[in-house]
Amino acid sequence: MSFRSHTCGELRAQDVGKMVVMCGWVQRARNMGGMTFVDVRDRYGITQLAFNEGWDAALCQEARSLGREFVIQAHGEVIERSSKNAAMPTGDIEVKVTKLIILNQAQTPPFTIEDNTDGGEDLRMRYRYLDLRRNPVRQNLELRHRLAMATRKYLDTEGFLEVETPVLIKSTPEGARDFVVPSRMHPGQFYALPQSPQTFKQLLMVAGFDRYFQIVKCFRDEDLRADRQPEFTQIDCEMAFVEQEDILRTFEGLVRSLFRDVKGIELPAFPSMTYAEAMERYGNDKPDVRFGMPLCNLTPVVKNKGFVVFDQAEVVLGICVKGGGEYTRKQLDELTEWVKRPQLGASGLVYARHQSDGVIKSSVDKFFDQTELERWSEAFSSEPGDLWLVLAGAEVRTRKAASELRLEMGTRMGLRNPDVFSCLWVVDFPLLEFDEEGNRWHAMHHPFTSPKPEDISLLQDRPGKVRANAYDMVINGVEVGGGSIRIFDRALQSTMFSLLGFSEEEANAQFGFLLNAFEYGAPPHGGIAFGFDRLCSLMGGVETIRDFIAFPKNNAGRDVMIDSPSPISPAQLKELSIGVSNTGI
RNA sequence: GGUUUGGUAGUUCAGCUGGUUAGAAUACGUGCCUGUCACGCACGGGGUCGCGGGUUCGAGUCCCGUCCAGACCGCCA
Repeated sequence: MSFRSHTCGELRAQDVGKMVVMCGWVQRARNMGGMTFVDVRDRYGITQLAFNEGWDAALCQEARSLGREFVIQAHGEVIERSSKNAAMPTGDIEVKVTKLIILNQAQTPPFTIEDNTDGGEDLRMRYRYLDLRRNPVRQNLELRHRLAMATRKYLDTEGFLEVETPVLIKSTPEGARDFVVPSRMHPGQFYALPQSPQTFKQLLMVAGFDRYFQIVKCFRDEDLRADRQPEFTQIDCEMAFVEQEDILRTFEGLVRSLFRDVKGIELPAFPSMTYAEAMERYGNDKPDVRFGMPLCNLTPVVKNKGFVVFDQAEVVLGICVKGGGEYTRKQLDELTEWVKRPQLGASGLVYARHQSDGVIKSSVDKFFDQTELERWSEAFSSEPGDLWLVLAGAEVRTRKAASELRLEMGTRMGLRNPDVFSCLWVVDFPLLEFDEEGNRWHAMHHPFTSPKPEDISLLQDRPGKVRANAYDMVINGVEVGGGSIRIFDRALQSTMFSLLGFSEEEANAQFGFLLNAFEYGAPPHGGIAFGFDRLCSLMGGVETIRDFIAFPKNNAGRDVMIDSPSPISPAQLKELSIGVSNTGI
């Protein structure tokens, strides 16, 4: 008989009579006096083992000694239960144990290994190997696996080659901070870990690999969030001899096939929205379009009516919450506090209820009579029973606050169902954005992104007006992927670098290899990268990507299980020619 | 770098405007129980109230500092 004949999830009524060997962890032992039941668990499920004093008193006694999470092997016969449990798949049967081997004992775990654990975040991370025994976490990793497999299947079918690119590369000043790795053999010199394989995949295009992908770890030394880890995984892709439309079609196809294969969902075609439209309607370049509630620009309607807050504001934006008219004064006061939080920084919230009798009651009745409010109503396309929320102030901040308020109201009104997936492309991003602090232009996507051909003439005089051949895929307000058509012309790439403030020497020092490659027959190319962890969490209906990473870092970038990062020995430092000046102690 | 919430039994939490011996649930241990499956019943052990300082007759509770954790802002080409 093999070490294990069946998993804990597979035995059914038709297996009655079989001699089996089960292995797994003790979920729970129920001692009934004359008999004992033990639930044994593995990654496939739970099966009940039965012990009875009438069958074997010593064995029944032994079963009582089993603690939670003991690892056991049980030999026995599958029998039909006299009292079945319809709630579990294996509930019709149990194993009448004839031989019990404790393969390993276990300390009592610090939290319960159950679907709804009593463990807190920190504790679960410290004992991640126990947390991973829980169904929800394991199922998340299973989803991740299936998505990775489906991704490879689709891209392989489409003729993409998976090519590995180096992890020890060169630090560049653009973009996020690099993680750096000291070189023992080259004192004072450092590798950097890639923020993405961007330049390598472009070189693969020059090399003629025409369709490349890689499911690859990327690294960014920036502060973390629920949806940001210092090391994360991308589905990184690049294609040659394509235009933007080809890429959108190909990768819309990828995402549609992932939803079809893994979730059984047939998605409709993805609409496109320009960046300008997204900002105008939603105040955001990654709009959640599961619900409407667009931002309404009230500026022309409300200006110069004697209300100083509006008169002094750069912009007045409102949202109309359908059916929100029931909101109480208390709720509105609370909402006002919410928008005044320092993170949003709105100075206040104007609101109005469109009552069922058609009368509009606003918090600014003193300044706006019914006739004026009727004009708002028209702008909002409001109906009786709606609630209006209005923010005023400086353009950028107000748009951002209005966008956050819209999402919050969407959540409160139950319009953001995690089982509904609304996908869209956001296109025509600006090529550059001005960095006030550094007093210079930044590439909005990255410096290799090509401007739209019709906008190239604006590059020198009005760089802020230049649109890029760049696109993001947005699902339910989450930016799951982004990419661009790249520059493949050496002269244009040089122009870009100079616009970004690189001297020719700096550009050559940093990216000379790429500029050189462009002189040896670079094909037109473009690509996209998907945040794989984010895609997993989105499809799993969970906000935080940590739940989809086997061993994640906490929000300070620490791995609390292995306790890293950590100091290294003076001997190691010496070998690396590194002196540590300020340890923060 | 900043805002904010929290830190009390192994765990999750309660503990009011400062006032007897700091509680509950669960987990754990012991005993009883032959059809449980979140078994049940009885009993029991379990606490440097994160750490340091201060105010006070008296601090889990108030103040200051600090550490840890969560969420967020900045940041994330």
